[in-house]
Amino acid sequence: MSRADQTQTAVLGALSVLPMTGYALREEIRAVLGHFWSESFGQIYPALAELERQQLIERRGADGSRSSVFAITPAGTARLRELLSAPVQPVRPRNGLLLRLFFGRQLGPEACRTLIKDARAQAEAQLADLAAARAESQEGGEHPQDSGYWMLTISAGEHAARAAIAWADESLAALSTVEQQAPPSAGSLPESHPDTPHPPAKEHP
Amino acid sequence: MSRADQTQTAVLGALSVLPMTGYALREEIRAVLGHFWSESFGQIYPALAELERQQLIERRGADGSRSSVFAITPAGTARLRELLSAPVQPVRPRNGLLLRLFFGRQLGPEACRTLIKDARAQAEAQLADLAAARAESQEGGEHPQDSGYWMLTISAGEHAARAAIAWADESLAALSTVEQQAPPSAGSLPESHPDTPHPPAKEHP
DNA sequence: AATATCATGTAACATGTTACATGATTGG
DNA sequence: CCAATCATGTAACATGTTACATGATATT
Repeated sequence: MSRADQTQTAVLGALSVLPMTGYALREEIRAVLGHFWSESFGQIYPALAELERQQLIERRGADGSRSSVFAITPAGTARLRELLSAPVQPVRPRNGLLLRLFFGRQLGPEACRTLIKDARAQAEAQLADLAAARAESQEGGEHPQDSGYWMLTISAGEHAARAAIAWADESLAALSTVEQQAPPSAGSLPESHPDTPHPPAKEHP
Repeated sequence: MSRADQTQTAVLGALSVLPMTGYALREEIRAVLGHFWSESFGQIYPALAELERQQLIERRGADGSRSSVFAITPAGTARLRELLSAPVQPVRPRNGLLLRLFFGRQLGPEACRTLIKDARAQAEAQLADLAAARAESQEGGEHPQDSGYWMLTISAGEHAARAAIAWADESLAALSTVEQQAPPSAGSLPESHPDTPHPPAKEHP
C-alpha cells in the first residue's frame, strides 16, 4: 500500500460504518480513531474527491441542497477490503521524549524527572479517556458487530498507557540514583566543580 | 521547537557523545537510537551543513584529506541544551495495525488473528534486540555517565514490547469468541450498498 | 442582528523519503 | 584489479499541516 492510500483506507472505513459529510468525517476520525489515527483537514477533502472520481464513494444531496453526505459504494467496499489486506506500513519512530532522555545528561536529572512525570500524567489521562470510550462502546451498542474489534483497539491503548505508567514510576525511582551527577560543564565554561542545586542523593547500594 | 529542529537535536546530541562523519552519524542513529528515533539520509547532510553554517559544529579533516569528522562546538552544546529543553513535539498517531483491526469486520477474524500474531512476533524480536542492547550498554561501559539515561530508553522499549505481547495474547483469546461471525457480504452484493446504511446483521445463532 | 458552528475547499508551506550521482578507500 | 563499503551530496518526489477564503445554517 502506498502511503497515500492510508488516508483512503481510513475514509472508506469510516464511511463503511456510516455515511457522513466530510466535516463529520473529520470529527469522527478525531473522536473515535483518535487514539491511534489522525487525518488532517487538508487530506480528507482531496481524498474524498479522488474516491468519488473512482466511484468508490458517492455523494448524496442529503435532504435539500448543500451538505453532501458521502456513502460507500459496493466497489468502495471491495477496495476497502483490498486496502485493509495490504501489509501494514512500517512507521518510522520519532519519540521526542526518549530522544530527550537519551541525551538526559545534558538536561540534568531534574528536567528529566519533569519530562517523565508529564508523560506519566498524559498516560493517566489517556487511560481515563479510554475507560470512557470503553464504557460508551459497551453500553451504547449501536454497532454490536464492530464493537468486539473496537474493543481490541481500546485495549491496545490501555495496555500501552499502563506500560507507560509503570515505566515512568520505575524510571523516576532509577533517576534518583543518578541524581548527584551534574550535567557536563556548559559549552563556553571550563569544568567547574559541580554546583547543582540538588541536595546529595542516596547512593545506590 | 519547530519540527525541523528535531533533526538538529538528534545530530547535535549524537555529536555531543562523540565526533563522527555524516555517514557514521546515520549508522549510529540507526543502530543506537533506532528503537525510538529515525533520520533519513536526505535530512542528515542538510542538517550538518546548516549546523556548520551556524558554527554549532565544526568540520575537522580527520587525518589527511577526505573524510571530515564533525565535532560539536561550545555554542553547539549550548544550542543542544536549548533544543532539549523545548517542549516535546506531539506526534500524530498513525497505527496501521489498529486501523486494520478497527475495521476488522471487513477483514474477518482469521486475517485479524494473523495481524496480531505478526505484531506479537515483532514485539518479541524487539525484546530480544533490547536485551542485547541492554547487555552491551551495561558491560561495554564506555560512557558510564550516559548509560543510566540510555537504560531509561531501553526500559521504555521493553515495557512497550511486553505490553504489546500481553495485549496480543489477550486479543487472540478474545477473537476466538467472535470467530463464528462471517465478514459482511462481498462488495458486489446489494446489502452493503448505501441504500441500506447499516447492512443487515448476521447475528450468531 | 450577531455569533457560533457546520461545511467545503485551496494554496502555501513544511517535512520527509528515495533514488541517483559521484568518487575514495579498503580488503580479498 | 574488483567488489564492497565508506562518504558526501542533490533532486525529485511524496506526504502532511496550516492558514486562509467562502458561505450556509442554526442558535441566542
